[in-house]
Amino acid sequence: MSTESGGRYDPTTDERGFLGAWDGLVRADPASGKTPYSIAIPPPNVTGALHMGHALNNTIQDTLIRRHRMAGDETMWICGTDHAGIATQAQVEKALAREGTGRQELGRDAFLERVWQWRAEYGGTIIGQLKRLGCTMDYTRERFTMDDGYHDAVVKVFVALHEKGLIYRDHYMVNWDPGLGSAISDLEVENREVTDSLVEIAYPLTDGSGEIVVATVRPETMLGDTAVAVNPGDPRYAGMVGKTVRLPLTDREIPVIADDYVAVDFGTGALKITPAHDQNDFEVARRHDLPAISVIGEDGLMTVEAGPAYAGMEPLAAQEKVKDALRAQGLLRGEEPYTHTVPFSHRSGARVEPLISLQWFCDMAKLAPPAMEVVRDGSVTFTPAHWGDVYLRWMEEIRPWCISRQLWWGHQIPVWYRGDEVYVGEVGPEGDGWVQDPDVLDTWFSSALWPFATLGWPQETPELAAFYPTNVLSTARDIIFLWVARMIMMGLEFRGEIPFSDVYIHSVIQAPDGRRMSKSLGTGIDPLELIEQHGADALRFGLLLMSSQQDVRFSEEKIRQGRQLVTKLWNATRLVTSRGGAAGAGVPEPRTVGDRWILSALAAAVDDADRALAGYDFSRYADDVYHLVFDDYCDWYLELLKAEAATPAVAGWALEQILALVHPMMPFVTEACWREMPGARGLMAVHAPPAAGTPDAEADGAVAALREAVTAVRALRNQTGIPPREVLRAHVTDAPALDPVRGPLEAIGRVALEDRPVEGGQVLGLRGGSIEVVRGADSVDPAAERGRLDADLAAARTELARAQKMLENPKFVERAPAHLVEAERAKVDGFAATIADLEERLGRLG
RNA sequence: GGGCAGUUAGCUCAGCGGGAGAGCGCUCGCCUCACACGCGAGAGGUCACUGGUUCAAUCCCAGUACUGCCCA
Repeated sequence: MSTESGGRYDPTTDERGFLGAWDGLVRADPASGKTPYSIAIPPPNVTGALHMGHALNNTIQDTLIRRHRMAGDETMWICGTDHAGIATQAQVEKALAREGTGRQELGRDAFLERVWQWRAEYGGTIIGQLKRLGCTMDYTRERFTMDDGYHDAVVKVFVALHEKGLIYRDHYMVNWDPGLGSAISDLEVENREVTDSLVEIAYPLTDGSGEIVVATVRPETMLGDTAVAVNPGDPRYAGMVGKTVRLPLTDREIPVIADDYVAVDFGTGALKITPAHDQNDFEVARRHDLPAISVIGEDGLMTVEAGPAYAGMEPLAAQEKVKDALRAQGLLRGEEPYTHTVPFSHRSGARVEPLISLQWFCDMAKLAPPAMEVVRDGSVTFTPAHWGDVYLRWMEEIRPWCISRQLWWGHQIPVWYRGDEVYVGEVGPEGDGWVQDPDVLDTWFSSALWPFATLGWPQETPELAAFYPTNVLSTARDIIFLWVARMIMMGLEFRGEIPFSDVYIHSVIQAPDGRRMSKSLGTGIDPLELIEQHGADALRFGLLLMSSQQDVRFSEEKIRQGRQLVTKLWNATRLVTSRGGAAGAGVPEPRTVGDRWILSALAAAVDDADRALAGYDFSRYADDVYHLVFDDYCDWYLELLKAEAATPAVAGWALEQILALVHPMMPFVTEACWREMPGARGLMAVHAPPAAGTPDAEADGAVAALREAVTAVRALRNQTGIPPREVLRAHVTDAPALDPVRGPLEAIGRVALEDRPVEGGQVLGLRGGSIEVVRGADSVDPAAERGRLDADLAAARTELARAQKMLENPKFVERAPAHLVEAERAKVDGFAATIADLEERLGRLG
């Protein structure tokens, strides 16, 4: 198939033609005996659509996979999707609501049936989008975290950890999401600043000796208070510790206790303790063996424990009623606005209600130590490195993980109850009357097993043997705790091996204005639209170029830059092939100094790009490629080719290497160009990586001198208004570096070189020697010429003074490395000569 | 409150001990036989501020001021 004709390559139509071309390459063969290279994709939510983060992350992974595939490794890019319990259940519930029904009306089995239907219909969307991006993942082994085999892994892990005592069920303070009707983990909570009112309430001492005033933002929870706490060192309350107070609005007496947790300078220095509804109070209560009274239930409403006057009310309404009642009794002492941070659910957006609930927990503190050790000893390395420190700091203070969720979509907890009997097992118990725990596991519990469960574990499959541990995990920093840490812990616990040796944390791409890119804020930019406009190659290039060690703002200019590179490669290919350049010929013999130079430049660029890729420095790789193609190959080497100062065989060979270098990043256009080259066989996707070529300092020097001389002549044309194509008479003085490139200098600089100085010429200084050009005897404007020479003279004098000043400093001469001192001395000589020459010319101008 | 990043050309970002870089934008000139999604030449920075270390600091150290993120 022949692509677009003319100078324009149209990626938006042409790329689609390649989508099937790579299908035969993606399936990994565990028995090939080749060096394995494997990556497990961070599984996108099955409900998801491709966003910019996916586009960047998967471009990175595809770039690595393609590069290793070209190098002959057996590449395995494990792909699939995550069942995303909360998000998926919410999507289906939304659909049901539109139909005027709901999950409770349907019942659990019918509801799950609907979810599976939904998944069958929409679940393949994002994988298709990744394919459009050019990703060569192993689609033949696509996994889903709710697959039967995956389920086996999840229940096996649950049961094994339960047997070791690392998973247990307990009444404990959890983050209750009233919007979701489920517990959520600490990591799914987002703290936000909120202005509430801080009220002061007086609690009368039972013995009538006075009162204690406490401050609170949640007055309605006072109905569940079981103590008042003060700091043991607080003289104001020293005599009250050990007494009791009468809890207003109730008939209970509660003790006054002393605890270091209480801050003397906050509020009144006295704290009401509500163990059932505050994490800190919960811990104080445990230290002092206090009871907990739940006055807010899992339905988000006040409970019967709150008393008949409040039971069933919304907490906010109860709050007003409590305040009114206290005011009536003269016990409400103050109320003022108060700004503090309050937990909200990351998922539903509801304000989290801390309450005591019976949930399943995983004891992470026992799993953490080996997972910390592998990072400390370098078995697992983070890039950028500081994320390793972030990981370790979090792991040091790791807390129990609440793994049960009150949802229906997910892996149902493999525990059954019959009366007081409890059965935990991979399959249900024999006998009648058993009821399975209705809750499901946190989605991240199953995600934590991804690197080995996708490879068939708990079966000992050939895939598992060949491709575990994986080589690198590429992801964003926001799931280091949620996912990366847990994978390392689970990998070590169940495979006895790390799940991956490298963790690459890529940039977060923000909206162009610096805000978070999000659909709800309206700041999202759809990568698929960019693919429609500019092509997938351009998007991939732009994303890699803008990626960084830190967060970056999205800039469409970088995508356009990618598009320009696509066009450039296409046109370079047209030129080279039209001049007889071909593929597959092996390293050609360089015939000209230009040939030698491009091989040398290619060697340097390939070496640099290779090192950048090995160090996950993708923007450096993209930048290297861009400058090699534009600045070296197209601007200079192809001009040399057109000037017949380079040979088509070398041009073809160099282009082939460039295509191989660029292919991992821009797979479509490189295949298209490759197909245009005579002699090309097979796909660029399985071409060998670029051969390095040979460094050649002499050729580098000659072309550098050529570029300097041509640029000087062009600048003179611009300054003096000489048309670009007018051929000028010229003479070179004392510039032996230009000897091998006299022909190209004439062709590209549009000058005619003469053996003797040209009459009335304008002299352009070069690093070595000078070039003198003349347009015609009458064309030199003495005033303009004097201005130009004056400017050059001033610049040279500044530089001379700088170097002289350094050399006059004895400490510099003594302590700086000798070669630097020598370099400064050489500069002094050079600038002095330049100045003398310029002065002499100015003198002759009169 | 604790911690971690960042502050370099109009914009987005590289560089990180020895004469300030890229892309875009801007100015000027070119439809030069691959490419106007192009080619050529330019303008434009007390490298946030204050101290310190050093022969030498945009770069290292300390502090200040903003900005962002994470954890409480």
